[in-house]
Amino acid sequence: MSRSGGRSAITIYDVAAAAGVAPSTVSRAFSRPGRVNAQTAARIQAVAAELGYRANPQARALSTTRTMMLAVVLADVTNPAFFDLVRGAGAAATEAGYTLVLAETQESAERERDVLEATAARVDGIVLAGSRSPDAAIHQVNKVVPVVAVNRDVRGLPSVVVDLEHGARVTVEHLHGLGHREVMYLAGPEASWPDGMRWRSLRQVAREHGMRVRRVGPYEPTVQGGVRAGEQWLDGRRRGAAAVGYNDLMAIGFIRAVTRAGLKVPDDVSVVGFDNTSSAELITPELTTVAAPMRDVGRIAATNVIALARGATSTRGEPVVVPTRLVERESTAPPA
Amino acid sequence: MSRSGGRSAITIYDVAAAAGVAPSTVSRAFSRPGRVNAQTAARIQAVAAELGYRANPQARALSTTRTMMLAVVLADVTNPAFFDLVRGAGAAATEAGYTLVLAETQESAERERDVLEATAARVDGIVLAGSRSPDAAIHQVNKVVPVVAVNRDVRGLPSVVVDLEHGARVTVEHLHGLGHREVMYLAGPEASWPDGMRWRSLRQVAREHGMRVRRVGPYEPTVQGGVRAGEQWLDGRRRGAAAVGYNDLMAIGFIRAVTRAGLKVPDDVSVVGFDNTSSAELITPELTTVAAPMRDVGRIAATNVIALARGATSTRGEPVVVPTRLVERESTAPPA
DNA sequence: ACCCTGGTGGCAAACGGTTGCCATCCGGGA
DNA sequence: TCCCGGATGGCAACCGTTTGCCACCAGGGT
Repeated sequence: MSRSGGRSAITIYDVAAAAGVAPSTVSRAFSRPGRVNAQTAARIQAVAAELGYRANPQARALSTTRTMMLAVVLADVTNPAFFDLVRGAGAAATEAGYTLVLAETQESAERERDVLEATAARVDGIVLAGSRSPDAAIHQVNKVVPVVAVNRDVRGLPSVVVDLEHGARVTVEHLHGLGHREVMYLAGPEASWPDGMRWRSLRQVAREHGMRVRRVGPYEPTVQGGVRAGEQWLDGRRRGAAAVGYNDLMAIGFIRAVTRAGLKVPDDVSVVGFDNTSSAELITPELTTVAAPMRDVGRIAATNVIALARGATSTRGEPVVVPTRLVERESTAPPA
Repeated sequence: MSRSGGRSAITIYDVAAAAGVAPSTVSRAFSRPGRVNAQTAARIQAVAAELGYRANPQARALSTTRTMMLAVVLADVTNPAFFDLVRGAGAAATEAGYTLVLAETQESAERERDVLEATAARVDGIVLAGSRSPDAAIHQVNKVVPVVAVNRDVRGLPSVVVDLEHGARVTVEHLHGLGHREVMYLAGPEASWPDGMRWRSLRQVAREHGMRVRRVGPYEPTVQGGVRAGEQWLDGRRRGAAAVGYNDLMAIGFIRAVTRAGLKVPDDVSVVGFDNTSSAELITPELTTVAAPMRDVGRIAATNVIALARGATSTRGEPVVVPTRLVERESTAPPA
């Protein structure tokens, strides 16, 4: 309640007094341009600037019920796959006058619950990426504040997803074209929507081409997880296989593990990633991977959530699907 | 003002009515345990739970002047050097009951100003990492909300910095020990405090050992920037040099560029990075780099800013200095 | 029997904006 | 001359919590 630590705060009342007008006029001078006489407004602006007035966002939020903040909640801030998503969402938010905040759930459903709990009432909308929560929990949050899901199809919620089917198709066809007849999927987190999606598409397309598919895992969707996948694969390995990772991180870890064991990629085993993160072309061999325009995903998701925050009724047709493409690099080759 | 979109909100008034008590009692039942009779409190809790009551953070903030949010403002969320910083700060924040939000300035002083502007009034404290702003601007922000600087010594502000001098020392001594007599510094952003610090220390220690030092740049502190540094170095190169990057990203870019040009690292040129990011051991050759306990940095910074937010008077002695060490990997070797 | 005290609960005034409604002023048209 | 309406500014209620202060009650000490 008290002006602690000398960190005072100028209010519209101070400005009003200094400018010789009523507080409401000061308020309108800022939030309702045109509603007050141009000269009066100018004088108020001048006085406010001189006093260093800054509107108190909490007070404003209290009476308008909008905080002008947007949250991007994601599983793991260190996962490069999310970088462009964040950038895209940030651009859209800034453009619309919203402040974007990031919160991470550390790949844990429990932390996700806490984070959403702590965030929901503080923002006007949430872009939820890489969720590990059940649909019901997400709907619960959506009752408090609009949610747009990324890479996850939640019934009744708008969402934007990358075209995993197509990603799986080009991956399989690429490997098939190289002569592979067996593909192994390195599975990510079980609660992950794209994991199930990826696996089903992979299996489907592989069958169409008469290829055998296996699935190993689940593993953590990190380099460490990929290393574990690789180590496990090294026991009971079969030559000439091709591995498809849940994401780039896992693919990279897999490569590390098998390389360390003396095998060669792609000569002994082909590896395909997913996400086309910046590390994909840093490593040796450079990683063949599926790319998606995550910046667009972020932009679209943020734009949609802003529309909802502004009162649009959830149009909710189908999820927005953005295209994927295969980036062929060095980690794939014909089987030995 | 209106309950838009059916997203209603239960208030303490609703709870009070349902429980047959006054709103103030409901408030106290939550924020002042012990101040109200245990049985009454229990009844209120029950009613509140049943109604699904959630306190409105804006209203609470308005009357307490605390938002219970902390911001970590950093130059670039995609820079792995910040990952552990964020994790450490997050842990400390959560532990103290604060919600942590992340905001990025995209390495731009202008964006940094906007971000700080938008953030300052919404949080109880700011951990400012990789700032590009002048001291005066930071002090300005500090008038609104406590700021703790990371890797930057701002007069009059608490800060936590990694021991760059020691990092420079071990780097130079390592190279000197390998037989190098010349070191080239790949400079990062000019407005970056650690850049100047690193360079001065490097020069100082190199002189002590009778080594020649050069500085090239500045470049962007990214892989791209490193690539540019490498390309530029390739013209007018001298053999046997050793390059020290502003950070790992630049070092990695440098290696890429010279490798692409047919040179060998470390045979033709030794390279040392800074930060020991996760990519450092992913690339080939694995990168020799200086490591700092960034998680501790984040934890300490957040803890300090929380103390200040709670009213501690800035004790402000010297900056907190955390140790650094050299991680020797494959990118350094005796000169050809 | 009386006063004091500790334990509880309620009243009402903040916190700093926004906004519906009303009063006033002014120029113009009839 | 009178009336009307647009432009402008002020009043006061409201957003949902917190909290200082007071009222009330029961029980214990004297």
